[in-house]
Amino acid sequence: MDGNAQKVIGKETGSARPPAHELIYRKLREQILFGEIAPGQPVTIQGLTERLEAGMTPVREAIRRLIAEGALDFQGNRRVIVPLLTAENIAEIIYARQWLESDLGARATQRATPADLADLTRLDAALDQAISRGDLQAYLEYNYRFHARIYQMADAPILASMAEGLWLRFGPSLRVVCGRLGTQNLPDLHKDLLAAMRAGDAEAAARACQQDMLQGMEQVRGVLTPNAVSD
Amino acid sequence: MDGNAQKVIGKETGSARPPAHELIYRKLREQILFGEIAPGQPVTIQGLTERLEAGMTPVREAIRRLIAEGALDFQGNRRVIVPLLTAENIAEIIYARQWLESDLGARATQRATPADLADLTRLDAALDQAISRGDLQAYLEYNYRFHARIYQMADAPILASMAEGLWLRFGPSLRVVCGRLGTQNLPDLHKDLLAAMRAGDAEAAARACQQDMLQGMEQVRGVLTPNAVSD
DNA sequence: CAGTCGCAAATTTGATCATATTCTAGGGTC
DNA sequence: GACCCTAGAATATGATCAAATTTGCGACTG
Repeated sequence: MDGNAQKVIGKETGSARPPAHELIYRKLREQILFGEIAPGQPVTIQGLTERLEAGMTPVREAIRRLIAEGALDFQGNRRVIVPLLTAENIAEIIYARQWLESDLGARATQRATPADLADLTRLDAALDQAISRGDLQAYLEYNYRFHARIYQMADAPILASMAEGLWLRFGPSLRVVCGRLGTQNLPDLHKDLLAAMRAGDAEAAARACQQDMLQGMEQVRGVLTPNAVSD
Repeated sequence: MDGNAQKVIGKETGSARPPAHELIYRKLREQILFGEIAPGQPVTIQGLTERLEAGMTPVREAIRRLIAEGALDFQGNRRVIVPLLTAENIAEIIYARQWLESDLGARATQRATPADLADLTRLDAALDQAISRGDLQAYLEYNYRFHARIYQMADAPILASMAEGLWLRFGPSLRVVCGRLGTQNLPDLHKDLLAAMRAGDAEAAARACQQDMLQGMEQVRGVLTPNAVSD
């Protein structure tokens, strides 16, 4: 297991070659996560093969994987769409994220290295810039990467995968919400969170994570809840 | 666009024939869940194609799906195994199941119909019989089906999928633990849970779910934790 | 006479298989 | 002990089959 003193590399064409289905998965995942594919929109295999210029098998595997993660929904007879969130779904996600985010935030704080904090600070600065220039796409991306970095720091693979799975579920709707509300009144409790992390206060970090999550999810709930549906 | 009011089904010959990859998935999932495939054991595609007498593509899709759910582990270089739980993994699962099981148990209690309670009572009786006759395989199966039925009653698809995903992670190890400890001193708090459900006491049901889960997971932790490792 | 409903053909899409290619691993040789 | 060679397994492609949705045509009804 540890005998990687020297690895024989005959050809240095590229020592790290991710498989095709992995690349397709990542690309499709990002397109779902950042709202390039809208909720309710059907996802077809043959459409993806032409769109991503890939073979059929890797596309199938990527779709199957995303269905298992909840990012796509298998509509009974062979039809696959990006799921639409109901009010009940949102309540479930909020409940789950309350526990997940607070624990992951606390664990990340306890394990944070200076390099971790520097990364988070950099991501948060990029996020602020995206907000100030009204770049929705960049905002969504940096916001996700900020939180994903925290999950990575927490060193809890199972909890992290659960949290990332939830992101895949509400990501598309988040795009819809932000597209409707604009980027002006986006809550940014990341400053509090970063301060708590720098101070090593795990409890305060957990509270900040929870509050940040709650504010975001309440906005989603407000827009998607059928109180005043127009179309 | 929205004219899908009723769906005309001409023939009910097979009502709904599940695709092959779905069948393979279910079969492989059960084999993992009930410990027919031990943790650490490699899972090969070609081995599955012969073992389950299926094509290569459906097997690939089923494996990919189970990897996404955490039931299988992709070992970097094309190797797939049933994952071994570490002590940290177990701690994460316990934390997640504490709030998942209690909430699902409470929701199930609030929504329980007489038919639901009859099903649970029947499953619990079958479970008792399996214990008394020392049938490990049947115990694992009925225990899972008992809890899965509760998840179904809770009417919370996202939380339920998270809970089922955790079952896939500790299922194989549960088999190992029970195989080593026997079925004598298995905790059975299902009676308390059923009583609380019949009384409509959601809070008591939540506590019972949590306690039942904790006792089971502590046994897993006790056996798998490397305090006194023999082999 | 026009509009609508229903049946059926056609197209689109998903599922499966056989096969070629590539990469990893293990054993043999220098 | 290190390097190469072979074998086996996984990855990826394209073709083919089956199913479902859509659409177009015709008949019936108001």
